[in-house]
Amino acid sequence: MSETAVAELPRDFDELRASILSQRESLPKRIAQIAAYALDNPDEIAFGTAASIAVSAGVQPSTLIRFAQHLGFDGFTSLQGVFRARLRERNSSYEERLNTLRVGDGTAAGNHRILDGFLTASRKSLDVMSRTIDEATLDRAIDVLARAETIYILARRRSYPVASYLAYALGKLQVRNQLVESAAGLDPEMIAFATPKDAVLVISFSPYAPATIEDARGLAERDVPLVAITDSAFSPLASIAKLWFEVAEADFGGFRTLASTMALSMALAVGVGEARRAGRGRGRRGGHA
Amino acid sequence: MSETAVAELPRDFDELRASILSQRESLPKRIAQIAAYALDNPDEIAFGTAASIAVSAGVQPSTLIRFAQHLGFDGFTSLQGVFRARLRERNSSYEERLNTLRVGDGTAAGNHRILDGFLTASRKSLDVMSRTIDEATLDRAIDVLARAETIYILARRRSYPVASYLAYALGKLQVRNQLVESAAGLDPEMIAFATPKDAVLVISFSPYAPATIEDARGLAERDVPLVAITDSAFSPLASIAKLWFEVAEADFGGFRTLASTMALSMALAVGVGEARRAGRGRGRRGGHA
DNA sequence: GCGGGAATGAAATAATAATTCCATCAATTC
DNA sequence: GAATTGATGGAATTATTATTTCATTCCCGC
Repeated sequence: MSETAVAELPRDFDELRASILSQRESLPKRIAQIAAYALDNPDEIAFGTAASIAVSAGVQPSTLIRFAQHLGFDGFTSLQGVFRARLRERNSSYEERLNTLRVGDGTAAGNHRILDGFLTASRKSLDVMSRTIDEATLDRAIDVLARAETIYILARRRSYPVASYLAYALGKLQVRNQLVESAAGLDPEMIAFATPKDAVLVISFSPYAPATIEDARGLAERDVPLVAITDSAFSPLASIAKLWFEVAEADFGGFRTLASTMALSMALAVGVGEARRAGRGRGRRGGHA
Repeated sequence: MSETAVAELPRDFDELRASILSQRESLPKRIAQIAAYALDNPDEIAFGTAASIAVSAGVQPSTLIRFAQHLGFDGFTSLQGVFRARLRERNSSYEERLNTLRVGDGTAAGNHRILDGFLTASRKSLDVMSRTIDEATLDRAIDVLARAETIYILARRRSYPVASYLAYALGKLQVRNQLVESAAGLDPEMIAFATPKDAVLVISFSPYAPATIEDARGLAERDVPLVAITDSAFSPLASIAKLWFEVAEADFGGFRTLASTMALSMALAVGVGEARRAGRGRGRRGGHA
């Protein structure tokens, strides 16, 4: 009957912290020591081994296990799980939600669930972009595009809506641009005019439209600077482009959102607009650096 | 003398990614497979065990070790270290950024501020839609569209990207649809074919494109059911349409997002797809209720 | 079609890490 | 001030996990 165990075991990091803080007074010395260490160095707990943590916290490995058991876990490993979950949680809260929202089954509340699914997927995409966007790439991409005489926009199929919005936005901002879209036909002539003084903004996601890749390759060979938005480092665009963004869109019911791609595109457009305005003021427009 | 080792071992995640990408072509099949998996699921690599990762990547544990050695590490463990370091790094820099955002909000560097602005505006739009969407309208709209023989999609300028995505999605779902877009030209003939057995999905925001409104009005007069997505009760579409959604998109720097309009459109598309599938099973397709 | 060499899968083995056990120590109560 | 209870340190044990090895397959050049 030595089990004083505090009954409810913390399921996530916040509960765990609360649990520790509430018992703080009554904890034995060494346990309190490791408790303080854990709250101060959560990453250490998440990644370390019982032995390594014990050393840097100045206790014995067995104390770690006692600590875990005091909190209601059955061992160090499950305690560590909570610290690890905390690090990945930033994505996974959405995952859960999306899993409960499956498309196919119910007919009744079904439609609302579908909308919820897309809203959740969109939010997730936006969050991922907030976290992962590389500021330096963004700056350089805007710089490249701002120097271009004409921006060629290359996108087909699923990415095409983004391209058409880009064309609209750039037009509004009075940035010369050319949307290359038609499945067949005039594209070759269109892009034939592009020179190294122009730039291409190409958007393509797996499965990459072959025509887009071909066009992009052709342009790259003629030294037209390429800025790409794509979905993986293994995209053919990643190896061709001067600069590329990796965008991970969440999907729902087999359709990926375009939320973060859209946001990025708009930021590029407005960024270019601003750079142009600033540049023109200083008489730098069209310069070749 | 089996050590082909590629000399320099990557010290951080970026170097590692670069290294993988540069060798991408020459990697053996299974190694390439785990390489792609690693770049797509870095968190898995950081937390998992060799065995668990092997299972979810569909390879043998030994392949993981070979992969690590190909990259110059002496084993899986040290490779994993790089993935873990990245996670700590990213986590701390993410928190840092959140802090600086809260503290000096207007001050964030220019281009990044623009992107943040669009991301925030998009999130806001999604939140508003979550709260305000009327479920009954959604159900009825999907019902109307699902009964249509052909769905005509009407949108221009700023709304056009949404329309083009709808056309794409409906096409994928094998729902017959007709995108009406051209600024000049063939539209009159296109929509001349529409009958009350069809339906129109029209999207327009202030300032409403005159051509869209005219087309919509003409179709309504001929009793073609109209579903509209627009931005206010004062929109000319609100009085014409059989059903309409009010969508309030947040804006940044003079550009409105399309995030919630997109989400709604995708929900409509998928909802129609689902209804069709269910309806066809029960032989209800094309009925007129 | 036939070696030769790399790549792969599966299982054995080695290493590492978590957990348990026990002797000792400290504190509290009678 | 002895006895009891709980806490602690350290080492033994057990479990898990990485790594190695070896047999087999696949691919490429002849």
